[in-house]
Amino acid sequence: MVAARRDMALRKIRPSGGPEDFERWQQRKSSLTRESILDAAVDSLVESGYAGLSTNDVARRAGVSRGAMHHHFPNRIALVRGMIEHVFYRRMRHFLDDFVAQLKVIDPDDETLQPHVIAVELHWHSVQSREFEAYLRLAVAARNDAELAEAFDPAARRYDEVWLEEMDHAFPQWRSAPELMRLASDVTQALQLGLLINGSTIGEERVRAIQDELVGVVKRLAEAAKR
Amino acid sequence: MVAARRDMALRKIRPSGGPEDFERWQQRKSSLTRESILDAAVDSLVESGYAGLSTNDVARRAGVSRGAMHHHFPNRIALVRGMIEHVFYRRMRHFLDDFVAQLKVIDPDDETLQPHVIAVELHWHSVQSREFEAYLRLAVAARNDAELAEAFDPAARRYDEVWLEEMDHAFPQWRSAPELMRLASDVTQALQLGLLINGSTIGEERVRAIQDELVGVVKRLAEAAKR
DNA sequence: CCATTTACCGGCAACCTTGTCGGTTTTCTT
DNA sequence: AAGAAAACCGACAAGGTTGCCGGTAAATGG
Repeated sequence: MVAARRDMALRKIRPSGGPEDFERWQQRKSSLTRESILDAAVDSLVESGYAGLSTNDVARRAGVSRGAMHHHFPNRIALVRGMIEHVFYRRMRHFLDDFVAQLKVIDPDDETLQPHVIAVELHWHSVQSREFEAYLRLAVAARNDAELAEAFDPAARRYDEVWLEEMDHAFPQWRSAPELMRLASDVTQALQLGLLINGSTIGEERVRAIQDELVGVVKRLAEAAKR
Repeated sequence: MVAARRDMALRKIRPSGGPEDFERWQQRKSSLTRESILDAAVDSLVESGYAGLSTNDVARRAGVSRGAMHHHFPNRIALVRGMIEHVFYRRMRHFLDDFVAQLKVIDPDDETLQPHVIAVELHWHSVQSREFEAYLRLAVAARNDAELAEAFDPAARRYDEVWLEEMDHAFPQWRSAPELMRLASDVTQALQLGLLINGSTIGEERVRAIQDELVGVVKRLAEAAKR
């Protein structure tokens, strides 16, 4: 039932028309190549950056002709729009899957492994995923591309809303002080995003010290929320 | 004399061959167009992203022929290498200029405006500059471009070294606990980098709350360093 | 003042990308 | 089984990008 609720939440940002929505073979197959194109697009995005993303390359990677590609996505921007939905959905799913899996395993009496500490760990893990890498490219490119921003910004806000609902549900103890939980979440996301980029420069040791400090901050906020 | 010391520090990362290094007109003029090309390259980078950066566009912006461009930078990667030095130098200069200017103005008795709090404010300001925007594009692109990374990573490490020396000099009170100062600096940089990217999604109010939390963290670290 | 070095110019070839479109194969419908 | 519809294919034109190179103008220095 936990999984059921998660699926319900995910539906809010899930792009309609996934393969599982169809019974008939044609639509199912169509939807399948659509997904394979989007996957290929993410790969191409991560490797070449947003400006370097070429529909040609995407078709090649997906093992699909340029014609078929055009059938599903009439032009580049349509592909990008599809990719945005795809990336946000996968990113959220990735994290939530890991999270519910971990919650089942941990010992509730272990003080060092409180749920919010777990969440910080898992978020760091999710930040290092391919989906997040794609998100990063999109977010950075959207800063100076009006056309991209037009599609990206609303999707990002929708993602944020769903995310906060999920956090609210996952941490009922914080419910008395939602602004503190939001702060903890915001700090975690911003800090780990920055860490992802700066990490290779400053080295592992310093990364770990920063992570420890972050855990400390989140713990303090959790304490403050209890009162 | 503060400025003199700053210049000395800057020299460590300053690209040699700036216009002020030459007396003869020809070399001086040459160096001037070189700089204008690099400036144009930064603009192009910020607007089009790393992959979209075209030497054509750069020449157009700089008001220079493609031939002249080729004379200064034989190919694209040479231009990029020049740009990296340029960006790091300007970024550091931007921050240090602001910092020494502010230190002159503040009231040493004002508790709310301790130097490290000022530094956090100013760093946030510097993060929103054009130079940092360029740094961001380069850092993100370098994650999946070996050729770029080869030029970018060493420059980033050199920058980090000089940065830490500068901080050590600016905050002698922290000298007893250099690892705490480094931590404060790292947290500030990572958090504000993430904030720059996420800011447009989460809105001003939450950004401010995060900044306040950051100031709190830095203050606590400063306290801890005193003992 | 003349030779040489330096800065700068603009066109060319090879390549890649995007969007478009006529035509073919596969699946669905009746 | 036959017609309709959806999925898919490959080629083409227009335009942009890169690297290269022969040639010109200006500055330097002997």
